[in-house]
This record gives sequence, C-alpha cells and structure tokens, in this order.
Amino acid sequence: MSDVSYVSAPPVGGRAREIVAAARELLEGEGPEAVSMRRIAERIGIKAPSLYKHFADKSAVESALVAQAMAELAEALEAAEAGSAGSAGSAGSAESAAGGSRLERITALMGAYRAYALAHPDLYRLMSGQPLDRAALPEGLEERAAAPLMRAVGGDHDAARAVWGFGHGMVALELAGRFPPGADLSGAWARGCGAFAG
Amino acid sequence: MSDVSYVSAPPVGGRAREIVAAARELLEGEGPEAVSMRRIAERIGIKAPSLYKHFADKSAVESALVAQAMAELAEALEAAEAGSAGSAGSAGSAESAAGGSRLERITALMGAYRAYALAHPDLYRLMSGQPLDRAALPEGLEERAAAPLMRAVGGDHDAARAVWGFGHGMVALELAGRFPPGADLSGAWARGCGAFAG
DNA sequence: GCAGAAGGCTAACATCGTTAGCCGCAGGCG
DNA sequence: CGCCTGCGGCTAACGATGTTAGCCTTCTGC
Repeated sequence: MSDVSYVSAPPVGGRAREIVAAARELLEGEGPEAVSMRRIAERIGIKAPSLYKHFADKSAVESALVAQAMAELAEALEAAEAGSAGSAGSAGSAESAAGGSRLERITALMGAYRAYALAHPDLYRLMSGQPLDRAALPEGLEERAAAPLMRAVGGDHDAARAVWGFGHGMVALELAGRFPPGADLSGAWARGCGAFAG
Repeated sequence: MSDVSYVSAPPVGGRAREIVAAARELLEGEGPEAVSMRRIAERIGIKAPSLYKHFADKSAVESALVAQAMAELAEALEAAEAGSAGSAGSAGSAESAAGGSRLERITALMGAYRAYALAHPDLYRLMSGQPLDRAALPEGLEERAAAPLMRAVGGDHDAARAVWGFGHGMVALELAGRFPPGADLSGAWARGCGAFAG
C-alpha cells in the first residue's frame, strides 16, 4: 500500500515531507504560479508522475501546506496571547482571569495575525482564500487556531467572528494592494481593535 | 489600428462588449475555471486567437469585468445610502446632514455590500482578490465606490478603512465557506456595525 | 482602383495536471 | 535459496491552457 492512504492525515513520511517542503519553497520564493507538479518534482530530483505515489493530487499537497501554515499561525497567536496576558496592564480594572485589558489582548492578537500574513503572503492567501478541506486537517487544529481570539472576547461567538472578519479583511486588502499605495494602516487597525474592545 | 489600444480605457466597441459579456456569463454560470479564452471565443462564435484583436490578454478581459462589477457595487451602495438617509430616523439627534443615524447608515451599506457579494460570488472574488489594475478602470470609479462609506463615517479615513476591512473580511470568509456550516452570521454583522457606529 | 487597416483564421509552442503502464529493487517467506 | 509482492521510481501520452506568428478576406478612404 502506498503513502496515498494516509495523505488525508498528516503526511509524516520522508518523501511526503520533502514534497511539501519543496512546494512551500516554490510558493514563498516564486509565488503561486511556480507551484507546479513538475517544478516540485524537479526540486527533489524526481519526475512529476512519481508525486502521485505520495499525494492523491495537487490539492492534497496544498492541503498539507495549509495545515502547516495553520499550525504556525496558531502558535503565533498563542505566543501573542501569552505576551499580552501579563503586560503593562492598567491596574485594578475587572479584566478576565488571564490579565491584560480586552483592548490589549485583541490588539496583540491582531498584531500577530497581521505579522504572520505579511511575513508569508502567498501562504496566507492559500490558507484563507479557498474552502478549507477539513478532512485533511489534524484533529482540533482549526479550534486551536481560533481559541486565543475566542478567549480574548470572552467566549462570544459573534464578537469573535466579527474581529476575525475585520482582521482577515484588513490583511486581505493589504496583501491585494487595495489600499492606496503607501497608506498608513496603523490608524485603521487601532480604530478596529478599539471598536471591538469597547 | 486595432481595438487593443483602447482596451485600457472602457471597452465600448460591440465585439469587446460581447467578449466581456461572454466572460461574465461563463464566470457566473460555471465558475472561474470555465473562463478560458477558448470558451469565451466559442460562446460568441469566433476562435480564441481572434480575441487578441480586441484585448491584449486574458487579464485585460478580467479587468473589464472588474470595472463592470465595481460600477454595479457602487450603484448598490449609493442606493443603500439613499435608502438609509430618510428612513425611520430617531428624531432630534444631531446626525450629519444626510439624516439617518450613523449605525443605520453603516448597517445599510454593509447590508448592500454583503448582498452584492453573495449575489455575485465569483465576480466579487475576481474584483477583490487581486491587485487592482487602476489604469484599466474608468476615472473616478474607485472613489465613487468608496464615497458612500466615506460619508457614513464622516470622512474619517481610518474608520472607513476599518469598516471596509470588516465588511470585506466577513464576506470573503463567508464566500470561502470558512465559518461553521450553517452558522448564523447576522449577529456577527450586527456586532461589527455596532462597534464601528459607537 | 488601390492601399491599408480591421478582424477573422490555422498551426503551433510551451506548460499545466493527470493517467497508463512498465520496471528495478527490497523484504518476507516458503 | 528462490520466489513474490509491492513500493517507488520511470517514460509516453492526453487534453487543456494562454499566447504568438503568419496568412487571408473584407471594407473603407483617398
């Protein structure tokens, strides 16, 4: 039986790892058009059809990339959450148990979210631009990535979705170059974070 | 001289119009993968290479589509603005000259924005997912589309960008199927509009 | 009446994802 | 020891993509 069976689960095999690593290098180095089965194969010294011994098709490779990116983003958000918990918090106000004002926590999360997206623009677009293949994702990853924001808004689903929408929209528009060139966006980010913290 | 020169400006020629109409039908009827030069040509009874007598390349056709969609979206937003100006406004409060509370106006605009995107998902994705070819856009179209929101927030650039980011993000996530299936998003929209109106 | 442009056409190229089918080699087992 | 199975490579090929080169017809203006 070939690797293909466990492609839907996280691919840990050596060759499968090499393949997603090559795909990522191409994506981040030369953009999405460079990610072709032939280029991936060439990069690891095999021919394109052999890739199908490890992944069912190109979209399965992309799904593995998405899973990788989501795990990294989750880590970044968790780090930001930890950093904002005990920061220079205004003393005395009745914050939630984790410490740090709601504004500080949301601002920290949005900052980390934006930073990750700007550091990996093509990966972020791949991750967020298409319907998520949830079957190809490690169990619980999606919830793990969402959890820090969920905690920051006190478990309010509507608020979490609104903040996520805001953050994703700002990042997507920025990555697509839709804001006026050279525009200073920090004001808009601050306005958004402030609005949702109130 | 061929049509190609005025492709960067709005294509009004009969054949050019037919081409973008065919492209739109394919896009909205069968999705983005169906929009190929051969399929477009077939639909109007010519062969693919002849398209290049009217448009420089495929991206020029897409730019024309984007311009069309932006004009429609601008109209929809203007209509929503007019509708919210004289609605059941709470009497007496010191609103801006146009009438209607800030919350009502933002809610109306976001509602129209979302409605357009949901009615034309592939067109919306095409319009918002890639860097805008501003040279291919009719003069002032971009500003016209942005103006209603700009007025609703009293000319505050940061607020306008934040609200736009929110609206675009919510719509993009919804179109990509990223929210839990069957989730009721009206609460999140209300939360966002409320946050930015306060 | 003729020149030139407008707007068709066919043939072709490189590239894409993907499939079919073949082969060498390693490991388990009789 | 020898066989057999299957993993993981390979070549050849198919259909589709965007795009170019080059040709030909038709219409218009002088």
